[in-house]
Amino acid sequence: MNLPPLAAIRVFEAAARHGNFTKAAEELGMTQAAVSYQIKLLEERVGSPLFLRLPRQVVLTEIGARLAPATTEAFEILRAAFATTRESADGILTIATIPTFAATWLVPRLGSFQMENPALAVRLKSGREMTDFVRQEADVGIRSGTKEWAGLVCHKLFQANFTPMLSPALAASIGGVKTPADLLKLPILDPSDPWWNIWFSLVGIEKPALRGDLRNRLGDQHLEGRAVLAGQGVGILTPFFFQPELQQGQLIQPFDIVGSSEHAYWLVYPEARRNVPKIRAFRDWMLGQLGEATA
Amino acid sequence: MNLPPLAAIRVFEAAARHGNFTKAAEELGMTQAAVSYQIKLLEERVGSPLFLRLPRQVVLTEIGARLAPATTEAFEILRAAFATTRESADGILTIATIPTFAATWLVPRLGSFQMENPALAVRLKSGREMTDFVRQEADVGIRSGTKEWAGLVCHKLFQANFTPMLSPALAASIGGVKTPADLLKLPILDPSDPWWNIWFSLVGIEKPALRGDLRNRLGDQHLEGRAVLAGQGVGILTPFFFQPELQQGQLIQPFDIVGSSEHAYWLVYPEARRNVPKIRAFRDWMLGQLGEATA
DNA sequence: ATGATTCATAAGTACCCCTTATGGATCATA
DNA sequence: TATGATCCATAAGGGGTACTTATGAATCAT
Repeated sequence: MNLPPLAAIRVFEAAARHGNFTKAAEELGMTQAAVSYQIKLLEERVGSPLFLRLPRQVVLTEIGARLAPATTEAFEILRAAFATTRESADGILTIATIPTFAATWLVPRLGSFQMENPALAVRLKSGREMTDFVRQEADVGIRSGTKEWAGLVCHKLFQANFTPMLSPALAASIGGVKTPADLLKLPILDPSDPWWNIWFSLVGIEKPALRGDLRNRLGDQHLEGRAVLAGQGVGILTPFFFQPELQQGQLIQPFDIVGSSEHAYWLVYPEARRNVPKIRAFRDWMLGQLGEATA
Repeated sequence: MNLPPLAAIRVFEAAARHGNFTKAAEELGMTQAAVSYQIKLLEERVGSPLFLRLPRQVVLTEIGARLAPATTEAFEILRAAFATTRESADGILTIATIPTFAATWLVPRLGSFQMENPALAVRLKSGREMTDFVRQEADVGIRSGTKEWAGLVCHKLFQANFTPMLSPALAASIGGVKTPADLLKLPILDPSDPWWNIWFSLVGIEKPALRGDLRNRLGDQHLEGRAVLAGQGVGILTPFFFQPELQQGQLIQPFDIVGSSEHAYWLVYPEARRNVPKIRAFRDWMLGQLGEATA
């Protein structure tokens, strides 16, 4: 069963509702001639007249009258579906983010975003894989990398610096950390991390003898940070992620020297959607937050 | 609230149902590229992706999944509506006919048509006004006129002949009708009918002195025929309409001479619908009936 | 490694659909 | 009765959408 042309059905629906071709044309934003044309088309397809042409008015035929309510109902369903879709699509912001960033920076600040955008619901998808906007449902992504990506708008959030950190208790256990070499007395969380060699090289120590279990690979800087906070060892972390803990003294950054990786963290989203309101709102909020923090 | 392009919605519905652009394209009779194009169009209109493009398959996104059932439902409604419409339109034959023809010829024979076309229901609309297929709901019309009409297929049914008729009792009341002049002794139903002058002229009598009340204008040959049958007077009638009564002797046609009007009775229907099955069926049956009657 | 399958994209074209313009018919008003 | 307003039908013509074709990329199977 093939439906008649949908454009014709739509015109018929409006014309039946108004009982007037001219008014239907106005509603649909087209000319009266176009309505007349489409109705005629539909009548030929259906095989019988749908309207009786009375002087200065049109009236549904029996068949037209039977058809009209069904078409109206169908279009109501479509209108409702697409209306709520638009709302829900506009009302839910899905952020695909690196777990560390989510836990240390984003989640604590989401309250502020919600305050500014009470109509927006936020959904987080944190995962290690790089956000692929074609294969995953996400509005914006937070990822790390060395350069920008084609097809995406990329806002550089911060550089992935790193420096050793430890808990005050652990530092006290050896009478405080005065020189980089002091760190070698303490257990190192994840000694396999290449950042260690880079950092020690910066302070003049090549091939440091790191104490610690090579199997300690928590795999995620956020988890490593929790271990450091618990005093389980020294970690090499990105200061940006642990600003509150550093300020409150729960964590110590013994040296100002930071290593600089070529990686940076980025906020990204498809170029085609750069003007979607919820995406603009999130971008503006996020860049604002970073601006305040650095200012 | 403006709906996205309906063509795109239709494609989306099929694609969602199949979960496969290629299959949807087959169902819709178009190429896979066209499906891809329409889905992309719809996604841009909606403002968010509707499918996730996974390797060798597509999967509905959350928004797509919410949209899909509604679209399917809407199209089901439309499909059902137009399917039953087609059936019902095909199943009811509406005949707009002159009352006389309906009463004297058509109705007595409709049983035969029903036997041949058990699936067709017949609806009669008898009225004096000429059938206007634009302003009235009718599939075929029976009308009288002098020539064919533009835009309509016209089958000439018979010429509107006329000749005096009366009941046997009335004829006996004056010892039988032997010559046309005998008729002048009897009351004439509707002496104002112009057919009288024409007929008497044919038999050599100019300006006949007709007895009868000028106000007797029944207006319809069928009603006049009933009055003649009741013996109320002489009528000038079309033999075609009263064949059964003539054969059974309820009515007498005293003279073979018939007047011939330029009017004829026609079966007509819009040219554009000449091949609609129910119309073909009726035309074939009707012409067949007339052929038998004259043969 | 090769072919099959699936979707995306670019280019080009056909034709549908709409607009413009006009006419016919009816109704209202002077 | 004439004149204007309203409403729909129709013809002509152009623009643009929505196809098709062709090709590419990615994945999966053999």
